[in-house]
Order: sequence, then C-alpha cells, then structure tokens
Amino acid sequence: MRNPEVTKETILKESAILFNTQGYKATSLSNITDATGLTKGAIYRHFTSKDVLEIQTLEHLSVLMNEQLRDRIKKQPTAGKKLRTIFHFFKSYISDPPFEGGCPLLNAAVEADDAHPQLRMAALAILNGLRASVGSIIEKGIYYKQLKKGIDKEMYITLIIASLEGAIMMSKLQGNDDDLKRIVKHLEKQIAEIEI
Amino acid sequence: MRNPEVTKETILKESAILFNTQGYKATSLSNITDATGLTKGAIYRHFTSKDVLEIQTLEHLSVLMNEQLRDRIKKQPTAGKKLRTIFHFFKSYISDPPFEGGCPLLNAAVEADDAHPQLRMAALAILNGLRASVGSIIEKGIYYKQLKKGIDKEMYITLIIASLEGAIMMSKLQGNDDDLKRIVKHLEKQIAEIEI
DNA sequence: ATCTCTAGATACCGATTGGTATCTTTGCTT
DNA sequence: AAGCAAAGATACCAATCGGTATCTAGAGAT
Repeated sequence: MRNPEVTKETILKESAILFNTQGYKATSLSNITDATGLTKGAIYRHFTSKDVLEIQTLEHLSVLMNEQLRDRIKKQPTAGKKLRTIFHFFKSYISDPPFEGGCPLLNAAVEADDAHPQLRMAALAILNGLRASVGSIIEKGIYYKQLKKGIDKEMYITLIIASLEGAIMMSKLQGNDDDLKRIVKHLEKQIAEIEI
Repeated sequence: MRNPEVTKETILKESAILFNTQGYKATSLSNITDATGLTKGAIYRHFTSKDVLEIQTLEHLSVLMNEQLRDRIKKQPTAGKKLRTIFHFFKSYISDPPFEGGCPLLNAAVEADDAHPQLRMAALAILNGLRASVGSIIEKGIYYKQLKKGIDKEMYITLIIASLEGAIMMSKLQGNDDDLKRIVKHLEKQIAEIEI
C-alpha cells in the first residue's frame, strides 16, 4: 500500500488539477490534502515548500503537454499536417480537455508576475519549448520542400501560439469554442498559402 | 481633507494596480490598506465585501480601458486607421503601459473560473464590449466603402482580439514586445488586404 | 458656535494560512 | 522474526486572512 513514488505522483496529479483550475496562490495546502486524502506531513516529506510544489507541478504539466503534443505530431507525415495537428490540439482544450483548467502555459504565464520569478521561469520554459517545436516543424517543412522557403518563420511561430492562446482565453470566457474554431480556420488558411 | 468620493476613488485606483499585477485572490485587504494608507474600516464603509471590491475594481478598469480606447479611435478618420489604432493600443501594454499589470481583460479572464462567476461575468462584459467596438468599426468601414463588403466580420474580430491578447501574454513572459510587434505587423497586413 | 451625521480609525473575532516537530506505522533487509 | 530507515499521521505554531462592532473625529448645516 505504501509507495512513495505513487504518493508523489498522486500529489503532483491532484495539485495539477487544482493549480490549473483555481490558480497557484489561490489553492491552499488543505485543498490538496482534501483532494489527495493525504496529510500535510506527507506532502512536506516530498516537497520542501508550497512554492517548490507549485513549480514542480507546472513542470509536471509541461511534461504531460509536451508528451501529448509530440505523440500526435509524430504521426503526421508533413509539416502542414503537423501544424494542423497543433491547432486541433489547442482546440481540444475546450471541446475535449487534455487536462482540467485550460492551457497550463496561459494560466501560469498570467499568474506569474515579478512576484513569482521561479514560476515565471517555468512558464517561460514551456513557451520556449513550444516555440522550438513549431519552429522545428517549419524548418523541416522548408528543408523537405513542403513549405515555401523564404517565409518569416518567427512570425508564423508567434502568430500560431498567440492566436491560439488568446482564443483559448476567449472561448473559456464565452463557454464555447466559436473563437477557437475561427482561429483554427484562419491559421489553416495561412498554412495553405505557404504549402507547396 | 475628508472626502468620501476621493477616498472611494483612491481605493479603486490602488486596488486596480494590486489586483491587476498580483491577481485578485492573491491580493489581501492588508495589501490594499498599505497601498492606500487607509484602514479596513474605511474600505468596508465603501465596499460591502472583498468580492464586491474585486468586481467593482474590474469594472473601474473596464471604464478606463474603454475611455482610452474610444478617445484614440475617435480621432482616426477611417476604419483601417481605427483598427490600426487598436493594435497599437494593445502594443502599448508592454512598451508604455496605460495601467500596471497588463491587460485587465486577460488577467481577469484567466483568473476567473467557475469559482468566481461574478468576476467572470464582469470579464465577459469587457470582452463583449471590445468585440462590439471592433465589430462596429468594421461595419461602418464597409458602409462607408473603406473596407470590402462580404468579409467575415466575426472572424476579424476574433483574430484581432485573440492574437493581441495572446501576444501580450507572450511578450510579458519574455520581457520584450517582439511578439506583439509581429502580431501587429500580421494584423496590419490582414487589414491592408480588405481595405479599398 | 454648536449640533449632527458619517467617514474613517481602533480593536477585536474565528477561521485558515504555510510550516514544523514529533510520533507512529509500514515495508524492506537480513 | 527482528530491526531499521523512511513514509506518513498527529498535533501544534505564529501569522494572516476576511469581516465586524465600536469608538472618535471632522465637515456641513443651522
């Protein structure tokens, strides 16, 4: 019954749900003890402070996000299809959420200001990872002559991430995925224009 | 010296800064008493609860945002220029912030989930107001033959708001306005394509 | 000048916060 | 089967939370 690895995983999993839905600072340790059925003593054995738990939870969410995204992208043969897969992954945040509370990057980025520099750094790492993923797809797409060369790579990276994240915010607020659908449509049109 | 209206305005002004930078739930009443130099008794004379203060502060931010945006838009003669003014207003959130803490809509929308329904409704009202402003500019642009007719109005509304809000998130996290500049460039290109 | 009303200060409340010291129990090793 | 190290529970801590009852002082009306 007693398995420290399983316990730690349970804490991370439940904390991820709570932090991502309620916010990091707004979630108390008693929220986490309630959700896990554990006591504070158990949590503080695995994490030295709540701040550390917050950061490690965000990193845990980051790993999950990257795994899911990578798995789906790998299956697609061309740059265009890989990018479209990313669009629909973000659309699923509303229609069929991969984890509760919406996009961990957006949530952490907005909450983590200068007062929480470590959380902010963890969020920045997610953004840079996502940036690298999209950038790599575009580069390879150009190399394999699936995308036109000479395009503004950085611009497409920014456009894709910004519009999808913004649309998640709007769609969550509205309670439907109309805005996300429109953004995906626009992005697909943009990709179609640079596909060979 | 004693002026209840000025006091209330002071509370709203300081709360706006704190809520918009630190977050609503993460800001305590003692943060507000420290910032205003007032006591809790004074605050509770003007606002019945912290929740009410949060909502009224967001509405206060909404009014400020709308005023500033409206003033700038009014000065512009054509739909295209009005839209470009909106783009640069959002860009100023990073380069020359109209108020501390970034976009109140983005901040409130991300923090306000189902646990804070009233704050969420206030955020939704801001989004709908912004939507209406952009929509109105596009409609009038079509009417006065500054924009092509038959364009997908809702799509442009969504694209403009989503990509700007997403870019604010990215730029704040990165600590520069590179992403915002790219988005503004993309949006200006999109507008140029539908201008007559 | 004085009275009155209310803005705002003071002092308190119970509940909850993150955190820790200590104790008990469990699983592993031999 | 016994012993041990570590996992997790229990019980506590001071500080702070949102909120309130009461008191004081200042501004406007007469």
